[in-house]
Amino acid sequence: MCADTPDFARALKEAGLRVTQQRVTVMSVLMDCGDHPNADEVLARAKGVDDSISLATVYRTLASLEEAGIIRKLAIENAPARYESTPAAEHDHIVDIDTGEVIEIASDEINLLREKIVQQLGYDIISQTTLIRARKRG
Amino acid sequence: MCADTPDFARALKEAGLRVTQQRVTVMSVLMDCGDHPNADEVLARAKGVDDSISLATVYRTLASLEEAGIIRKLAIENAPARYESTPAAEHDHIVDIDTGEVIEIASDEINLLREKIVQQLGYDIISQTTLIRARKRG
DNA sequence: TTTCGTGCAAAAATTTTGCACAAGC
DNA sequence: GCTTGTGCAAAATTTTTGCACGAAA
Repeated sequence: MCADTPDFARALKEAGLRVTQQRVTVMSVLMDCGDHPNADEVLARAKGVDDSISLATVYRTLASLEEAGIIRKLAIENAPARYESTPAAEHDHIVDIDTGEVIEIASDEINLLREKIVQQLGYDIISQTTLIRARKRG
Repeated sequence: MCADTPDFARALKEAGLRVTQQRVTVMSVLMDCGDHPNADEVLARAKGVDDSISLATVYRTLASLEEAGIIRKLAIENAPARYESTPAAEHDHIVDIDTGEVIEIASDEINLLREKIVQQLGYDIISQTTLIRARKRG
């Protein structure tokens, strides 16, 4: 599911970004196929790899990677933004309102439907995010 | 499209909230069927009705009304949260990335589809929001 | 009259930025 | 060597909170 030999340096170069240790570190944290960390959590994990990295750099790196389309930012109600590596297949997110856990769900059909509607309105989709706040049954 | 004789006091009582001038003012601003103002904008409009209202009260009122399900909060990337009166029919939002304008689109089919998927995962939907960042074509 | 809401100002939380230095190309 | 990125600390932005007073029930 994860790329087994991820070449972060190459991805950065292709995006026209300078290859720095900090950017590679942040990428490795986010590409590590797990959850959807916020900036603080990215910093904490990055510090595990490179203790000298700063929060300012994390924010700047997240912004650059987002702009390059390498990662995605999820705006969440009443909580700091979370980040994920840009998924190959589009998906939506369930936020468990009790645990805060974020679960991904596939949404191919949904997105096709939506794309059609948006196109009809004369818009081109740049990005889209669905957040479903939900509670586990029973 | 808008309720023609909105009884904000009644809605507040039914939600178990005390009826204050400030809450009625904020409700009237948000029920006024227009766009999706952020807290600052709500304050500015509310001041048109009652100049003494404060930003702190606006935030507290927005939080109460949201908790009561009367209004909804939209978390937006790289921008302050926006608010809307809870819609009768669920809809998604397009954010025009050039103008910041927010456009509503119907999403009944989409939501049915999504609800089915979420149910299958053992969750009940509390609320859902879709934000589509898009750019006007041509 | 008792409880709850409000305004103000101060604080918290998250994110951004100026500047001097370090690192990439 | 020139350009860009980084760390630090300070600032900007958005949102929350303590407290004394005022309004609602």
